[in-house]
Amino acid sequence: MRLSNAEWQLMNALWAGHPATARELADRLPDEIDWAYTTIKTMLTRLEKKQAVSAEMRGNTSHYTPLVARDEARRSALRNLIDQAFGGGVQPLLAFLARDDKLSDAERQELERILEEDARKGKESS
Amino acid sequence: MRLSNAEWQLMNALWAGHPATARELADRLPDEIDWAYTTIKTMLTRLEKKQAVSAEMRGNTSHYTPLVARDEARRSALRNLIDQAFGGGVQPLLAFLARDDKLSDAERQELERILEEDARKGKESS
DNA sequence: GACATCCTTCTACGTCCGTAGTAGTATCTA
DNA sequence: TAGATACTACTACGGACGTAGAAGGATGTC
Repeated sequence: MRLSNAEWQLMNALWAGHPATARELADRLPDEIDWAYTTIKTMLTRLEKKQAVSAEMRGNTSHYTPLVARDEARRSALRNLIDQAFGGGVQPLLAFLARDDKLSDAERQELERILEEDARKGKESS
Repeated sequence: MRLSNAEWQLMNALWAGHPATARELADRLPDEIDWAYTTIKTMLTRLEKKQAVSAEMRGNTSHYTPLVARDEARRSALRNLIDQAFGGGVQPLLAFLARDDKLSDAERQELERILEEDARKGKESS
């Protein structure tokens, strides 16, 4: 399940609340995005064909629901990036992240916290 | 600078050693990839137009050199992913990574080590 | 009932991508 | 010197993507 750039925008809007109509999604998209209504419909139709969303007709209006979970989509996008750009290993990505000065102190601390917590949980459940 | 999936493969081969000729790159690509020589040339030409690589003719053979650094490409791919799939913040990605059971203990420890080291360096240099 | 709205489906068109063939030219080799 | 080999430039073609208009049916409103 591969989502294009534009499709991510739309899916993000849909994950934010569903089922939703095309018009609702249009309203919910970030301000910078100003697609024609029919553009959105076209993309939804394509997403339906891809089985990324399902449509249910009520009256004469389609209501859309995601068929892929956000985490699912995230996972596969991340996997793709890792395979492509980081030699397939999580670790090179982590190293890059940590080394890249983009991490603020707060983020670093947050990450350490998450890791710690996660490690504890892992130990308990195994 | 946006690299497509196939272009990543080729750039990875090029970053592994350059300048390199099209034939060298062909040999260097992973085994699963078995593109016609002309396919590789086509892609290199497109990459040249995009200014991702430069070509220098020696004799009648072009020698290619990357114009974008690997880290640069990684950074922008990661940025794109983060914007698209993780709401623009590094932290949601980190949280996802940490929560996703894909991290082995070793990776987690490695990450903690990197973070620590990085934090120390950051303190010194600021 | 006639017009404005809103929704749907169908069609379109330029660009990028994956993939590669063809033709022309240069070079090696028997 | 003729054929094999290697390289280049040009062209192609189907599919995905970004974007959207046109036409037609349903519904609200005066």
